[in-house]
Amino acid sequence: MKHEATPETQAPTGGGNGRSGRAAYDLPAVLDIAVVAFNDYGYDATSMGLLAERLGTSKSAVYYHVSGKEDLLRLALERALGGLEGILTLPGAIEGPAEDRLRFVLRGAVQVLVDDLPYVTLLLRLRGNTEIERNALERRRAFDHQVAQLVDQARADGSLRADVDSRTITLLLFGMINSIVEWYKPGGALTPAQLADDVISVAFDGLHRPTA
Amino acid sequence: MKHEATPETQAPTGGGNGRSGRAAYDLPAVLDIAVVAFNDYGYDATSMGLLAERLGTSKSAVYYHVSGKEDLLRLALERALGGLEGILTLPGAIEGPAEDRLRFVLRGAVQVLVDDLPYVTLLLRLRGNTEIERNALERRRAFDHQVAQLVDQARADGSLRADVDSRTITLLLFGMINSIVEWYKPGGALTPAQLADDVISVAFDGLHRPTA
DNA sequence: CACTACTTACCGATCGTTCAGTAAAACTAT
DNA sequence: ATAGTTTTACTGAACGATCGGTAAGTAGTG
Repeated sequence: MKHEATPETQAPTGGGNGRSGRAAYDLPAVLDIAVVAFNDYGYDATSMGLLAERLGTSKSAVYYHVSGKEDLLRLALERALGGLEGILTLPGAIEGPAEDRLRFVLRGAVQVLVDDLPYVTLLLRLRGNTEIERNALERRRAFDHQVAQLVDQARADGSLRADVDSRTITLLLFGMINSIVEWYKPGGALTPAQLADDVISVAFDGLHRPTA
Repeated sequence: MKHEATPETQAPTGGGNGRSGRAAYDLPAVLDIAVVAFNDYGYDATSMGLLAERLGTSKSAVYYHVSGKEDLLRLALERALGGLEGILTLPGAIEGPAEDRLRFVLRGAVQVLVDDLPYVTLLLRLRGNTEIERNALERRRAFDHQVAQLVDQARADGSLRADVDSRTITLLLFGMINSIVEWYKPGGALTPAQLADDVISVAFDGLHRPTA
């Protein structure tokens, strides 16, 4: 029989602990390691043995904290999606002119993307092989759709250009923003706030000089 | 329960072929099937058995035409990289003002991307697990670097805005263009030429109305 | 006959996962 | 305080499945 009782989130003991009896790591710790590894090698190419190795323990020890490989994926995707979906519930995304709300959501997306970089990276690289992945892709599409509606409203207000298809604009916009996970390295000269400013600026005003 | 295999494949030899003894497919045919499958499931998650199934034959039969799984990857990446690198050798990429050359290269990139969609898609999703992948990533970085230099020159000419870091601009630009492989479906209402126009237009002029 | 294009059968390696056993910490009763 | 019990966190070995790849044999063709 399998214990469905998930062990309480016990903080890993800070000091040196004995060989056994007390946790050297917990589920969140495993998750952090797993997400990084999934991004490094891809989900399928990452073995549970590698995760155990990176945690400095055995494969079966990992299974004491985690119910399986897919469960790690599910938890990671939940965190990424929760962060993104949370943006749309904030006042800045609900009140005010459509263009302002669009700017707010895009800025928020960049923020979440940077804050939970490895988690969102994992989400953006899904292929939809399993039911879990397809479910996450569905939620991601729903988020994209909400932003697409903001684009439509801003266009209807006359804030945005109408000579390019609305769907194309939205997809290119997301392509630009989502690509951040492929190259942004936190801790560098480019701060998250500055990055968000740059993204908004380039997206709305383009590459040309501001005063053409 | 698996996905439907495509039983009938085009015979490369013009002569009539029997049930056996004559070629039912050749290396390019296997490559086409393989690249699509690699994109569907990811390279690691795609088994040689699945490729055989989609070709309507056995695993060993595939190995008669192909030296191995990695070889398929290598050939596919060669095609994608060759197409992209070819753009930079054309006159439009060498002669004229920097901004015009940048526009030419970006338009060409969109064209190659659409023409060899599955091949470029595969390239853009690499993780660098093996030596072959790392080699391809290196060549892709070299291409990106050449385009980045065009951006720098256009900035120096005063054609492009200088208030956003040059590297950031280049990466966001590629993010936008490369994202096309994730959503563009050939044969739809949006033609490759129109797509290229839209990309160039959005990239240079932004989301705002042309006459702000 | 030789050659091409396969076939069936199989190999060793690796995968995710499970299981029985165990040492130490935590809890309980005395 | 101490003995006994339970719980926690693990170890090491093994499981069945699947992987990429191979060996050997063979039907059809020139």
